[in-house]
Amino acid sequence: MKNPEQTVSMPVVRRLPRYYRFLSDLKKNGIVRISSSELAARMRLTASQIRQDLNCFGGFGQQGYGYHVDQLAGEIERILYLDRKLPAIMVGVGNLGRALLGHLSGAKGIKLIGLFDKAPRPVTDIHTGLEVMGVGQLEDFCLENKPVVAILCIPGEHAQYIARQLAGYGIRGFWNFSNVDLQLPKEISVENVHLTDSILILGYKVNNRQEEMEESTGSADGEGHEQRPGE
Amino acid sequence: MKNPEQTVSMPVVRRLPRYYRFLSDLKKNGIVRISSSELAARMRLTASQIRQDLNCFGGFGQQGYGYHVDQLAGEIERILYLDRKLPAIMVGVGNLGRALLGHLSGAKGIKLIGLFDKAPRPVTDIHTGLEVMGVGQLEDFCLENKPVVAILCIPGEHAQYIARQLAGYGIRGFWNFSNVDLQLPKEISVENVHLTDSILILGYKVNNRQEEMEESTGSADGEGHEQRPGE
DNA sequence: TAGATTGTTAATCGATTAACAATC
DNA sequence: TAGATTGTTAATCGATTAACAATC
Repeated sequence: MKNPEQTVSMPVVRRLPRYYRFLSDLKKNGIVRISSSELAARMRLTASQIRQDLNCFGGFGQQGYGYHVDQLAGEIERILYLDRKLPAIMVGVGNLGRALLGHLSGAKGIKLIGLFDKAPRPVTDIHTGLEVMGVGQLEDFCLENKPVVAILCIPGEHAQYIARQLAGYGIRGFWNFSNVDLQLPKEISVENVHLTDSILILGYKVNNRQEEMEESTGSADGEGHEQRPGE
Repeated sequence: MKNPEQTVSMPVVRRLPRYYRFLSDLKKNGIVRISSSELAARMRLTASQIRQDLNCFGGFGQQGYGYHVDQLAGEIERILYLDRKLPAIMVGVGNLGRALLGHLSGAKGIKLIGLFDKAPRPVTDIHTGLEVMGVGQLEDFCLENKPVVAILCIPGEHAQYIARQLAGYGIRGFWNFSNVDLQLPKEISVENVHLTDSILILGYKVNNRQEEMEESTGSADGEGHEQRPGE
């Protein structure tokens, strides 16, 4: 690690999982060595950016050679702390929550240790083997089992209240699927998955691009012209 | 609209749904008027940024007064094209896909018109009233019904292939839940929801903050010290 | 050694913030 | 009118890209 003092910027951190995915893929394909420019071409980034990003954490390459795929993947695993598993609880086990359970069972870096819902059910989750407890049991459970991460799959109306509560019980990170922005002390981390925002952004991009194209093609052609993008 | 020519930057576009959420909330609370600085305080942004962002699309405020909440919300609705509904299909109706159906039934800007899965089921979706077709029917369906957006809830291994295919059938935007980066012609829009990346980022933030705190507090205190953030 | 490619510094670009004249 | 707050230009900040000396 190069500069253990200086904090790494969020844009860089957000690219790490993507690097990790691409490297894992290369590894799977038996590729042993890769240069920053080769990786850049595959990831549609610049070689400069890749070298800059990696050098926030250390000099993992070798001049004249490039990077060992396997070694670099290992370094990123370490940077992302994938050797540990953060104990996590899920609050809100509705359709979305249950869908996430499948994804989480194989996920690195995290381990589900408790499920909670307003309406507790004795139903044992097929993936985790956990049963769904009532939110009333949150405090006792947290104090005893010390989960660090909470996955919030509850409606926006309750999210802020529950989050505050959980922060008080020692939760330090929220994976927030509710459609609100949680207001929490700054030492608490939040990663939002704002599905509604996301689809609105896509809609904007699609509609907007359409408009642009109509402008540039002279627009006044009257009828719905198909476009079949090549490649 | 101020500068219909100049394209708006993505950071600005990505903030629009959030503005829309906050304004809808203010409206719901009966607040009629708001200044950029008041809104900035609520959203934890700078007043400058808000004024800059809005002015990409037009001068919606009034000097000495601020912004009409209701009117501004309406403008953003229009900017996001929420008066239209893009016809959309879902490909992959597993746990995650089904969970999204609930979210989409009330969503603005989009309307589901078809569901597809490798294993078609005659099961009619409770929200949409649509039944699940086989992927084999995609081409015919698209050519006939001209969906514009595809929601991809399929495993990464198939996503690239299906996406190319769909692009050929006229799909212009992808809401991509598969854990791969789709390579598509640049005129096609993609909005990724990379859940695995997202949880890794959260894990990094939590672990990293923990490390920082241990450094600053002198670290060598031995035992798991509780932290209960106030406020 | 010569060739390739990194690590790193410097230059550029773009986004955010500050400042203030315009104006309601 | 005086006060408030915008729209907009200028300054700052940060992130990306380019360049190149170091080095494998």
